[in-house]
Amino acid sequence: MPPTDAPRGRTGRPPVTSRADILVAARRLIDRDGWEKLTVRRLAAEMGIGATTLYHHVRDKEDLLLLLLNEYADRIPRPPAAGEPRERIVAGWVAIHDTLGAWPWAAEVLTVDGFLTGLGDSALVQVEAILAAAAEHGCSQEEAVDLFRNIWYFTVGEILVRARSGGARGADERRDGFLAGIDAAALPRLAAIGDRWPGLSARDTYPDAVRAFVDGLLAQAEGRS
Amino acid sequence: MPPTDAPRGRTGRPPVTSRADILVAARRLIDRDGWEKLTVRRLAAEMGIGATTLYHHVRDKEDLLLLLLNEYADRIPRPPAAGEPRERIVAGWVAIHDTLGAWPWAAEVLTVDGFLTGLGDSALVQVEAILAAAAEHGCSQEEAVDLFRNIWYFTVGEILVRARSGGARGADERRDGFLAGIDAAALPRLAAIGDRWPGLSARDTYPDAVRAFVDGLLAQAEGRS
DNA sequence: AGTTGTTTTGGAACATGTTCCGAAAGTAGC
DNA sequence: GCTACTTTCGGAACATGTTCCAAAACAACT
Repeated sequence: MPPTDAPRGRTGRPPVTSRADILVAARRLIDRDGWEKLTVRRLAAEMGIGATTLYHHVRDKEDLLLLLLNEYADRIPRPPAAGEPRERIVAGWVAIHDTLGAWPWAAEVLTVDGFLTGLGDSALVQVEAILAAAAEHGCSQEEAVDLFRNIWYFTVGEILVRARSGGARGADERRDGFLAGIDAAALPRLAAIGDRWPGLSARDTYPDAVRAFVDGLLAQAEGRS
Repeated sequence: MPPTDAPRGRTGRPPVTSRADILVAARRLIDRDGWEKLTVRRLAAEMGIGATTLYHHVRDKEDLLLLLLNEYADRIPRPPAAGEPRERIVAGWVAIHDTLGAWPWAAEVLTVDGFLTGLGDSALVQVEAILAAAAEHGCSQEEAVDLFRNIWYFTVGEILVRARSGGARGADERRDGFLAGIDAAALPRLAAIGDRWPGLSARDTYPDAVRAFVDGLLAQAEGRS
């Protein structure tokens, strides 16, 4: 792995590319051909270099996506420092959710090990804002971290599940008859819902849910003190 | 895809295996060598058949894992029908969470398209119990589905993120210095937490979090009516 | 027995991410 | 110019899930 900076009197074979070049090319490829086309070999071909050369500048593909995500993270609107803490928390999460949801490829890296430790400053600002708001509301450090973690889990799950819920082909491709095969005697509630389930599940209720979660967690924290 | 049942006067080349055989072999392979060793070729070799033959009995690997999951779902303790609805909801989710968390390979299929429609009856019983408890508490059908969906997202996210948080190697492999590189002036809360973050994140707070989420969602539903 | 039709099998092939390791392309010292 | 050292490059190779399609193995019918 070549050093990020460029020391003067260097020795050895000169690099043909850099991490920055790779990120630019990856971004261009995504914008032009779609993010599914971002493969290691295609990216290397786009740059006119060998595929394995990429691995001398980037740990692996997950790392590449994480670096891309950090660049995009600048687009998340800067969280306001004023206002009621509870509302700031909700607004911060909605902003994070909307931004992540807009990049389908983000779903690939949300669960990587040490995700938070791989974030850059512009992304950590969002974390900081939520932690600060929680503290301002009276949460202890521990409670603030728990609040962040739990809503992070929720957000990740929401994005991942929805990202894989195929839009065009419909959800009933795997096994048709979600309503047909149900035993109405043993499972009355599910049978009653029947084919309304896909429609109900397709609605976006994230903001309401986050508010409910925040309310519940803050109430729990208050009850403990 | 050969029919699941075995009609008598059949024609054509006789199958060398069946979906049931495959599931048995897969289970044996997982128990013996670990779930990471469950690959299509290895499973086929274990059964003494060609790798591609498997695809005539199972749609794909995700489908195979989903079928396995349905078999294991029988082990989730049957939810009690009595007791306070709120407590039944929490207990139901904790049971689901603990069961799924015990099978690392379950994480691979939690987000597949149409996950719920691929579940068998023994798994749907758990869903039914939660919906029934929510209704008993006064939720409308819509609110009950939302409650289930949202806590499902949370549960999926929790399991996925934790499943990939490498236990042995530690979380600081990707980029060490979670505390070192932080700008204490711009990110005071994060800097204050510093290296306490991994320890705080490692704690299992799922039951408390689910209770908080349930409380928040039920309160929101009551506020609407 | 031979032909026809039907169903299943499985080897070859493909695209993917990734690792290995020998070769290339520089600088430093002589 | 020559050698030694250092750093990067990139083709070959591997394991993975998956698709294609020609052949195999059976039943039914003549």
